[in-house]
Amino acid sequence: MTAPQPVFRALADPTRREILRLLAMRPMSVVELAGEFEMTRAAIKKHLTVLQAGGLLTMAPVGRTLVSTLKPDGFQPVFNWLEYFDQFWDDRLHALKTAIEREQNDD
Amino acid sequence: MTAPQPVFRALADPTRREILRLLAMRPMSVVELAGEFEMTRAAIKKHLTVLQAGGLLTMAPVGRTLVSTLKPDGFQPVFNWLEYFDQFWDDRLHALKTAIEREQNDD
DNA sequence: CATAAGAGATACCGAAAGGTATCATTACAA
DNA sequence: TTGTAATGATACCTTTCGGTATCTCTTATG
Repeated sequence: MTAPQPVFRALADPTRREILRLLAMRPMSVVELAGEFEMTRAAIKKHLTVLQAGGLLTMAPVGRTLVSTLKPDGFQPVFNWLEYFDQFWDDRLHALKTAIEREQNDD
Repeated sequence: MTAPQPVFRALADPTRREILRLLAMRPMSVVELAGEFEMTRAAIKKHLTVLQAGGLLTMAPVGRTLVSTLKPDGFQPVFNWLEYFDQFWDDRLHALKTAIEREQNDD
């Protein structure tokens, strides 16, 4: 079970959430991403580092560009944490969720 | 559609997430909550204010105590935002997420 | 009423976060 | 090879955040 703090911290900033939405369309370089915001490449790079620490993307050099790719598995700790609040969602849902959890434990 | 920023910000702090877990058991007063942490009542109160701004709890005076109660609907903007990433999730996780959204939309 | 417990409000502090500027380094392309 | 585009790294600035201290106000309870 991954610690949830890095991913929650990564999601707390609106610029970072927007970066994730852009990366959902396709992998992008730092300069490409910076073109979508009114801030410097250095600032974008910092955000990417935080997102990487949160496990939400991977960065790989391609030639002289650094390409960031969304890592959807990174959202898993968020769902795991939210599951604690099962009790507030109704019985049908609870049954479904415990079934899902059982499946995942079988992996 | 509620803006997601307040709730994401509220979830970014580990103390606040722990407060939510405690409130999931039962409503609690500020002093009661403060007893669970190594910090002053004023600090706890600040966290509660942030959580309230995020729509995750309600605060109501009961006599001379202020009782905080979990507001599970507050998680909905999180799910709404996460929905954008549907395309990347495997079927089991997708089933879990859409089920939660369906339940909450039925309210 | 007197007193203590719970909370509101304000000011303040230190650390972390968001962002810019600058310079060095690397890789492609003409 | 020479220039330029992209990244790396560092230092610095400003704002926000987490937290404490202090004082006041209100409300139970003796």
